[in-house]
Amino acid sequence: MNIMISSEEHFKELSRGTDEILIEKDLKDLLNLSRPLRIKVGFDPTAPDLHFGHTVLLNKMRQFQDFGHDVIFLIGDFTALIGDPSGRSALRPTLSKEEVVANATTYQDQVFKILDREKTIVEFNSVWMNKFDASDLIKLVSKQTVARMLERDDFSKRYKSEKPISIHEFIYPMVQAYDSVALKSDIELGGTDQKFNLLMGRQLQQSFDQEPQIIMTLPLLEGLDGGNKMSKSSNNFIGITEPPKEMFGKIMSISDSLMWTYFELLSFKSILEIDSLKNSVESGANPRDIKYKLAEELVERFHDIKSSKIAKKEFIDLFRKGSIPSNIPICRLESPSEGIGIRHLLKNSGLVSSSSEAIRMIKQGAVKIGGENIDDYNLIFRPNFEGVFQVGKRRFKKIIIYK
RNA sequence: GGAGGGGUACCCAAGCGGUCAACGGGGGCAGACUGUAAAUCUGCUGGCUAUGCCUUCGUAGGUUCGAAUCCUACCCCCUCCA
Repeated sequence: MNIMISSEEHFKELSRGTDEILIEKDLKDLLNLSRPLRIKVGFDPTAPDLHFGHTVLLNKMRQFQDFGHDVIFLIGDFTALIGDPSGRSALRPTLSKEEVVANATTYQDQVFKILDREKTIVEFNSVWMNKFDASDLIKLVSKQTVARMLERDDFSKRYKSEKPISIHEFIYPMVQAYDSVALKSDIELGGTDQKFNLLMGRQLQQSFDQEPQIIMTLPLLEGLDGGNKMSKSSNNFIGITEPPKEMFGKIMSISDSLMWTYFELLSFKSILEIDSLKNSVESGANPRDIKYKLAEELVERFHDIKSSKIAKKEFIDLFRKGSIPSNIPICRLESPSEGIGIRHLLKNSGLVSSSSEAIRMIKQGAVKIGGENIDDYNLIFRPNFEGVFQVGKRRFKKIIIYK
């Protein structure tokens, strides 16, 4: 426990960047107890690749750890068999046991890039849920009503738009809520889309004569497209294990307005620093240069300072000076001596997904060889040809043709 | 169990016998403009051994010179009544 800090300061730091805290006063009271609190955060082992969106939550967990609290990383391996319908407008396919186990392992490897491994309590909700028999489950779900369930935004939307809602989906929030009972959690963290589930935990704890947990919601990080929340399925994410170059490029591609959100939710810079960056842009600084700072900080965090510098340099070379990147993947293609057509060449090298697409790209002037635009989609390349092919702005491949 | 509505490309959504590889919107991709941003404008957005051929409108059959469009059976979804 960090005893050097007043509980008021303590509260202020913890509430930074949160969307909502229910109930603030109760949290202050809890912090006054000066005992380590039990912080529950549940994760679905469905997406083994963590992305920046997850780190908003992980950073907050880390902060709790640094204040000496007990952070419980709960893997919802049982609930994953149901599939969380949160925020979805469609039923989610369920996962097999094997998939869940494999995903959970990968997950843990990644979260400790942020969390303190020593201080993290890892739990699996199958531990208690597998002991449930049918009558336990019925008792559990009897504590909630259909009407209440249908208040949940995604359920009500689906209901209104005549989309199916399976009964087992109602069980998900119930089990998640029961996890709070099983863990006797003091606080549960989650994204804003989890509010309903988190509240249900409070309610269920009360019916089990426990003190209801505080709930703390954190904003959902918008994805690269600037509209939807960052998620693997929308393909608008930056993975924390992505190579420095990719990561840097992706960060640079976010819009100027989104950049400030990223600063607030992902950067460890103080609010004051961020404000001064904002001021500098308002007084004429190129937002691009400020975005560099964001990209540098984040690449450094998930890789190291050296990779971050290199990534930046390559970025500048590639896009400002228009040169081609280093480390272009090399692709060797076999060809008969009469040669290979460009459509096949592009398709087989993976630069495009079909020969029809190859034709489209060529027609649109998106294909370059060694920097030269080409417009003939009947070009033939013979063995021993070697060249750098580019499709669009970012797809490069050095292709070597052999016989 | 009964009645009605519906399943069209990545998503939404037209089409209801031929000119449909399928209107329109969204998304995505590409080009222009830029700061690889945003906004805007333009084009593309099934596949292939490619001026032609093949597959696609829930599934399987059928009628027809010809079906996403008509018929039959089946599967799935939704609503209302029970």
